[in-house]
Amino acid sequence: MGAQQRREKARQDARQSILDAARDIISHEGFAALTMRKLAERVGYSAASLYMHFRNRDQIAKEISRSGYADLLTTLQSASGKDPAARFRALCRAYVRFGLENPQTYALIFMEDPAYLKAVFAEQASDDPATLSYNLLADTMQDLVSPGIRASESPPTELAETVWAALHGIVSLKLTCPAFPSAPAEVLTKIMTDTFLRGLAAPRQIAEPTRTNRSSYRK
Amino acid sequence: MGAQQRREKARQDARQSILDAARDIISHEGFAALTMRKLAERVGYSAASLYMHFRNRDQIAKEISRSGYADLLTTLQSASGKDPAARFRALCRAYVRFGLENPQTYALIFMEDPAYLKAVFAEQASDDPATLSYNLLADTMQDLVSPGIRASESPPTELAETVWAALHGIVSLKLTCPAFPSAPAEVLTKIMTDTFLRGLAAPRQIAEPTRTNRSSYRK
DNA sequence: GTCTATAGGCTGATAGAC
DNA sequence: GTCTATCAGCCTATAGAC
Repeated sequence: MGAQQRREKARQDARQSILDAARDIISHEGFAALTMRKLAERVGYSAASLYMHFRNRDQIAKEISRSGYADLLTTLQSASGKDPAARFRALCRAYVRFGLENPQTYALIFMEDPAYLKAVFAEQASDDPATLSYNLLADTMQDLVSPGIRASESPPTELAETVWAALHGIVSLKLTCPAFPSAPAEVLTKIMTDTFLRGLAAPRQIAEPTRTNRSSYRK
Repeated sequence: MGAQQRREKARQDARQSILDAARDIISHEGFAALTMRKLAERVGYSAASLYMHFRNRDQIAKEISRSGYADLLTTLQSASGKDPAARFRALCRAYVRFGLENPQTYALIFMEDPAYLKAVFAEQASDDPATLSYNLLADTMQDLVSPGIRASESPPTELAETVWAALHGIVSLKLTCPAFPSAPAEVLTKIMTDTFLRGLAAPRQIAEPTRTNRSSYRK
């Protein structure tokens, strides 16, 4: 390893340790508690030195957002089921559990400045964790309504967005006000998924199940 | 009117003008923009004088929260329908519209410090606007499942909380990130209510529709 | 690259003159 | 009751020494 590479590695290590400390602060005390002073103290640098590694606080927040989204994707990918309905339930459960178990990360991604969410979505064309997470749900909705098992007059993309919004409502309401929905999040989630699944049941069977391109509803 | 009453009225007027200015700032620039200095400048006082009328900034925020909740109640009360299903749809539409038309007020009540929501709920026993708003929805859910038209294994209170959470998800997601759910809020709301209503349809008719006490699920 | 020191801003809240 | 002046604290970000 040449001197240049060694220097580059040291740089990356410093960067990583700053990000780790930032993630730690955010996940324990929330995004508002992430100040350059506190971050510097935690990582053993002076506040000024952080600016050698990141342009500003916002850039740090965006990197944390990105990794938070990657974590969400990992969680969602681990949710499986043998049929579309079971997959749907598993996905919803996994989403809500992720939000409740990583409240500060969830809040940073979905309840702070929309720029943090946008930064993740807009970056790449289609293989960023945000789009992949969404597609996981959208594909499941597509599977749910296409094989003639269930049907809806709404396109699967809109169904997916509606479900996402409902799940977000359960998580975010619980996070900002643990007292109000007195029922546990798991109960709300189960009612939501059960009722939704039954609501998607076709009044009449679909004659010819049409199969459209997958993962392409959202560009 | 005696001198004492005149003094009291002047005091109330000052209080009111401060609250009006605070509401104005919050609804145009958000809660974070409500600083004592800005508020004082807007209302024509010095910052120090505000503390003669309110203990601190938090007390002002709580009063604004309370009036915001009263506004929400008024909006929800204006939503009517000839049958429970129509009332349910109207309520959901009204809720979402209120959130989108009063974004900063909505954010203050439901997306800031839970203390602001709690302050409204906890104050009185049962005739505060928060409880009344909730009961409006809970009663409708009760009507929806009790007359044998629709049924669910879940108690109406839990159904109401689930619906509230889903509506909150639509509003809050739209407020923090207008871009993500690409479908308009109205579309998401319609899908939500339609699917939910169909999901509540009883697989089999209820033999004896039982009528329980109303507005008493939430104490 | 990392430091100290500091500029320059903001905040809520209070003491004391009038 | 209302003011001015100010305390005490926080913040991001930068200049310049080492």
